[in-house]
Amino acid sequence: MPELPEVETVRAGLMPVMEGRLILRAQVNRPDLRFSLPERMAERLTGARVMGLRRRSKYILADLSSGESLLIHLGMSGRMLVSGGMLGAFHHDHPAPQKHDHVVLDMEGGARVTFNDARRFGAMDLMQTAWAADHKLLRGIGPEPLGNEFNEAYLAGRLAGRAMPVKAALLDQGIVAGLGNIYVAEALHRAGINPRRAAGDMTGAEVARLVPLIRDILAEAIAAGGSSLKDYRQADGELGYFQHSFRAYGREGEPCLSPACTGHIERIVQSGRSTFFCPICQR
DNA sequence: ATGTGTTCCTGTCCGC
DNA sequence: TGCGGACAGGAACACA
Repeated sequence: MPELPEVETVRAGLMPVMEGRLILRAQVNRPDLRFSLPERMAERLTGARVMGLRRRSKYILADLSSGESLLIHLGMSGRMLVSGGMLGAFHHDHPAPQKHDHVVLDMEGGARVTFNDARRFGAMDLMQTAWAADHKLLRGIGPEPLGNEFNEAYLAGRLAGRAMPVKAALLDQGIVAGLGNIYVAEALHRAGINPRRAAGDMTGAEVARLVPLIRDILAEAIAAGGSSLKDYRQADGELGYFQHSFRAYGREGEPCLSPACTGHIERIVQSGRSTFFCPICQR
């Protein structure tokens, strides 16, 4: 699934076709996503103007003129596809509907935004904008990793005393928002930290290394338009290219790319998910 | 409280 | 070419 950089890339791709525009028509083809879509969602969206598009962690929030906000989560396989309207200098037609097109928004200006999600782990909800931060899915989420609140002192405090592997701690959205399996692997690799280490055993120096590396990797990935794996594409259908910068994720058996390291990337399973790391330079 | 395992669902890939 | 199993970017939930 899309992690923070991919979600940010999607948000940026939706901005020019959604922000400031009316939703002329909303259509729900399939309401049973991760949970059932809210009552009368299509009617509540139709005729509303998108006043702003925000991102919080891996969620996109569209603030509407109706006083409500549309929450969008892409799960593992969700995509927001943009067609029609003026994209760049060219007019694009709408492609034929696809099998997993669950929600379709026709925007003022001629663009169509289609939420497509084969696995249906994604979600949408509507809430009063004023209470968005208190939404069940948002209220327990930790600080944004690119914001000032996420710093060495904060992270050290949250990891202290925790027996769980540092990999699991960084995946915990309550500790830090937006990291997923890819970017945790990349951050720990660059920091030279073994993902199996207990979170509470991190030294001050290690936490101090980790924080700026997490920021760097996310910023680089956003600049690259995210990573394109099986399902994920940018809103305009273009591919992000950060996957070419992976040093650990998905590289089982391949040489470690750390300077002067002679190791090879290994794959293990931690709490049911793949972990990629170099046993030589990640201690 | 904390940590781990299971589950939701569909698609793809790999080995036989 | 078909078939079965493993695996996939998330995260809520049930349980020890």
